[in-house]
Amino acid sequence: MGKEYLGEFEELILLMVTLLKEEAYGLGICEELKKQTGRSTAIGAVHATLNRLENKGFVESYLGDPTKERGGRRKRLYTLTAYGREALVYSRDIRVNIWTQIPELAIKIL
Amino acid sequence: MGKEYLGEFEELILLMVTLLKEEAYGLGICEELKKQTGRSTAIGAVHATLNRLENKGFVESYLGDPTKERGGRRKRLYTLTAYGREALVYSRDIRVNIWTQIPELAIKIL
DNA sequence: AGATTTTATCTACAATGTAGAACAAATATC
DNA sequence: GATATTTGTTCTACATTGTAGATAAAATCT
Repeated sequence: MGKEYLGEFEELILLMVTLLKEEAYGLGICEELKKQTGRSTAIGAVHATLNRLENKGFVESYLGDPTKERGGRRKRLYTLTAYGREALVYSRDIRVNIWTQIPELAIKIL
Repeated sequence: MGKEYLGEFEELILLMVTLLKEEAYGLGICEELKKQTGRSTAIGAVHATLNRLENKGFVESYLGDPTKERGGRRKRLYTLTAYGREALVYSRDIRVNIWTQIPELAIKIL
């Protein structure tokens, strides 16, 4: 693990990218975030965060092909890198480990 | 739940306060954080964050009595408020719920 | 009283969180 | 084939959090 930590929002965005797999792009992520957390965010916030995540090597992106749907600009699709996955696992492990020591927050693990 | 989210570091500090119970004060939290996460932070960072958490109502503080140990200034002791506990539980639930949908991150829960 | 210890407070700056406006690239329609 | 419409990204700016170091304050020891 590097010395870099994921910010709160960064982590959420990274989780949405992971969840959406092949369909992870700005607007879609924004909607999924709303669906998963109830949290409304401006699209600009999502893109700014995606850029930062890419600069730090947590995700990679490429331009998708135009879809047949109606019109509109091409999507920029994001995928998790190995480093990104590592960061998510690391963050999860730290939390689970701490929660375990706090009865009120502990999760029963098999 | 309010509209406020815990930042990444804020959440960690709040967890340390919860963990340390009656012995939660700046330096101690700093050490516990190191112990729990391996992360070294300047004491100023911890205090700044504690102040913000207090302003937002996640913790409360009071000055402790002088200890007999050697000398030194009195500790400012922090305790979690009901609102703080709520925020921790909320944050945990959101994450666990998302992880569950990602095979690679899922935790087996009883 | 002065030295030493423990700890908090203050001040600043960097990184992350957040929003909205401007812009670009598709398709549809006439 | 020009223009309206749709979908989506990029740009710019500012607020909030993250982070550090220096300074100051209270306590005990000698």
